[in-house]
Amino acid sequence: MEISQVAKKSGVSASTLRFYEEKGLIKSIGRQGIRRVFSSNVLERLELIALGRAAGFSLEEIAGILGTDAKPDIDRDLLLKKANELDETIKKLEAMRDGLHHAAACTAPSHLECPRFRRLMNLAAAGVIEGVAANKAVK
Amino acid sequence: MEISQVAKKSGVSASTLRFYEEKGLIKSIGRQGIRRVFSSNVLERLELIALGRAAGFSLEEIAGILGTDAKPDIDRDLLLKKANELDETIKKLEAMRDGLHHAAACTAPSHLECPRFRRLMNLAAAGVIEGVAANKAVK
DNA sequence: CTACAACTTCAAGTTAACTTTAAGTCAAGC
DNA sequence: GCTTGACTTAAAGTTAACTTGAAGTTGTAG
Repeated sequence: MEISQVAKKSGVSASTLRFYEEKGLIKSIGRQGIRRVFSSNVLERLELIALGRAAGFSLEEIAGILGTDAKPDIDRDLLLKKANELDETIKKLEAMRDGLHHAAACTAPSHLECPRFRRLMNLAAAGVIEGVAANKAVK
Repeated sequence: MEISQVAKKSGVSASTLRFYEEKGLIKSIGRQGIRRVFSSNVLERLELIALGRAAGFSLEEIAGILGTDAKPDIDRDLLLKKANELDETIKKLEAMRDGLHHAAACTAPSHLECPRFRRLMNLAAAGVIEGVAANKAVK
């Protein structure tokens, strides 16, 4: 397949595909003239990359996990570790969500006078709740 | 208070405080010679900023929400909107976490042969699950 | 055979939220 | 009166994950 075919089928832009190749995340199986040729396996690989990104892995981490081989053997311990990290994140986000919900409903004249809102503020200031790039569009 | 006092009490570095001032997120009440002087109100303001960051707002959004006045009146609808966005994010992360847990426990010879893992992969590739900057250190 | 769309490389630009560096100011202690 | 350390500004650097631009190449349709 040509790069535009891969782009169309995967939803990943051609420039990103070149970028991923440069980073060692994917490989082309050769060239026809100057043009890259990809095997359809790359589509599966791209799905794995998307999965990793969605799970919060950086591209570098993904490169490490997937390795160079065609049949990636994904480390189960790593998956578990990431699942647990996600769980931590989820708990913090739930606390934040609940705090926001309360703050929105709270009848205190000012949020600054609402004890619950203040508690939330303090948690955030103390760095207990980690920042989250919420709703970052994936396009 | 001098900038180093604020830095110490808030845990926000002096360079970040100057940066925040430049962005209009905080204000100094004047100067003693060339040095900034802050009122202790800035500590509360910084906590609000931390809260906003933790909830996933950008600095620009926070600047808009907090406004210029001393007593910020936070838009309840906006809080609710953000709470709902967080809820969406949480749901996606839960799906991802469960998928990872399953993948870690799954006995299929390769993840690529596990139907559940494949379903997860497809979701991720389809952009259903948004990327999350998980465990981004806040320090 | 020629035009052209689609590819190529390499470098530079983008965004957010800061941090770092260089060069200078200034109050206080010795 | 001089050194020191904490401050100041302005500009440049950082990181991730791409995108964009410029300049060149090529398979193919007409």
